[in-house]
Amino acid sequence: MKEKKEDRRISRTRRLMHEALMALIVEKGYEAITVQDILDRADVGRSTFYAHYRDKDELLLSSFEHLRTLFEEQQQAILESRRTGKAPAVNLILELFRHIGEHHKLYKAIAGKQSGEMIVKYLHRYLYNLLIEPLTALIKNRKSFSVPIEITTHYLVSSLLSLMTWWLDNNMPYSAEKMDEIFRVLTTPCIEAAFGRKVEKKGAESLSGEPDGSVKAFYSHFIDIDCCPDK
Amino acid sequence: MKEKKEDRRISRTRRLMHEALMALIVEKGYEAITVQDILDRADVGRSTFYAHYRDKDELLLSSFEHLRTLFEEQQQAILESRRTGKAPAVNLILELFRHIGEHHKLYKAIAGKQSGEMIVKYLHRYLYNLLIEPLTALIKNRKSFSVPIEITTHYLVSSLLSLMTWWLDNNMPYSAEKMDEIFRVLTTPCIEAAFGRKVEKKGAESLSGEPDGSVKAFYSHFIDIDCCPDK
DNA sequence: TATTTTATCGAACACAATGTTCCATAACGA
DNA sequence: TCGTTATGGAACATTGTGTTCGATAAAATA
Repeated sequence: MKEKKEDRRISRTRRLMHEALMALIVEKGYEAITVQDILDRADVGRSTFYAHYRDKDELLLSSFEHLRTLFEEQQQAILESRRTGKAPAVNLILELFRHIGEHHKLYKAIAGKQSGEMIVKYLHRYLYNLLIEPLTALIKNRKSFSVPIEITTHYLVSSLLSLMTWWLDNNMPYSAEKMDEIFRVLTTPCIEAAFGRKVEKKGAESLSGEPDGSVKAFYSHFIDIDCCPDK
Repeated sequence: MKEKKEDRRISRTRRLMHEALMALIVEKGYEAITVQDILDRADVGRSTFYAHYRDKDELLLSSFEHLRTLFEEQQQAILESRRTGKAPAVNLILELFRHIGEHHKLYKAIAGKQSGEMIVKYLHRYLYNLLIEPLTALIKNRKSFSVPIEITTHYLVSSLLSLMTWWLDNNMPYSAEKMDEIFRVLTTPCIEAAFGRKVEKKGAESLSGEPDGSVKAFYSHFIDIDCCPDK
């Protein structure tokens, strides 16, 4: 399972090209960038670029996957420390907002208005696969669901992404915690509406009274989701 | 205010180019189309194309705006007949799904790829401006709102668009009426959650009991929205 | 109908960007 | 040190874009 040592030149070239791409996206937007721009900025030869990536898109995708790996490793570490120590429960959505906030310059370049739809679609698939399983498990405790599970999941992911892009495009006027709360407020009652009520009745407090009760109950389903179960 | 008579040749050329673009989008997708393709299909000269449109995008946008005009005229007619006659209330969301369903071939081609991104952004702005006013009016009857109005509107529009693209991408497995209902089920409780409760209490039935009661009450705010108030 | 106006055609053109090929060279790992 | 290989750089074919211009055909107008 050990990674082979990579030739210094390869990692150096890749790093230079990634850095060049990110800087250029911030400067002039992804669409306006030409391969030549990247070559000039990174100071690498034309043939070298095509030896590594088929085109501009593949370079961007590769940059993004690096971020994803970073996030997954962080989450794995947190989950690990939760199992052994006494760390608090992991809130995947909050961690996502935090992660994006930490790398907001890159994400703004990657997922904001300036970049293509490509990455957002990638993220959509990623989050969809992340949520479809726990959500499917969730409906098993429900009496009835009026909206098909695929639509609800698609809907939830789109909602999350729309909040994320809004957050980035508007220069993050709220904290990650606040955005997490907003997401919770906006989506939790939808899950309730889409999936029906719980089979086991826990009392009236989850159906009426302060909304916090039911909100928390529903939101707890987003807690401790393993973001990379295949590892 | 009368429109000047347009040279027959102009309208003919434009019509040919629009038809060619639409046919080509259905065939091979917008991204893959070159200006030359359009010229060949429409059988017009290269210089003629650039005499009318700056580029491919402008032609697509012009085509799309034709669809929008069609929709708005339909809606105006319906609203008119509602004022004079005894037509039922107008449901904007439902009408939107119907309109898209009617032109699903075009919308599906348009909403899938990167070109779709341009149109989807256009649609987003359009719907945002359509909804921001009635939603702002709505919160005036509310005691408190925990989520800023801009976020909620952005969220709602994204939700609607995500349902629309899902519908198209999955070959419209449900009727427009069903999609309208799904949208209602998914979003109505969110508005409630985001905007807080009504100032005037209408009784307990809006807070507990069958969800249909409050859902209907909230959803009624989407009824009879004039989609083109500037006319 | 005769005249004027103008939209179109078609070819040629400059230009920008892509992606490939080849080979000498420099940097790398062992 | 030595074999390996990533890189540099230039040349090249290719594709698509957007412009120009004069001849022509088709429209509007008188």
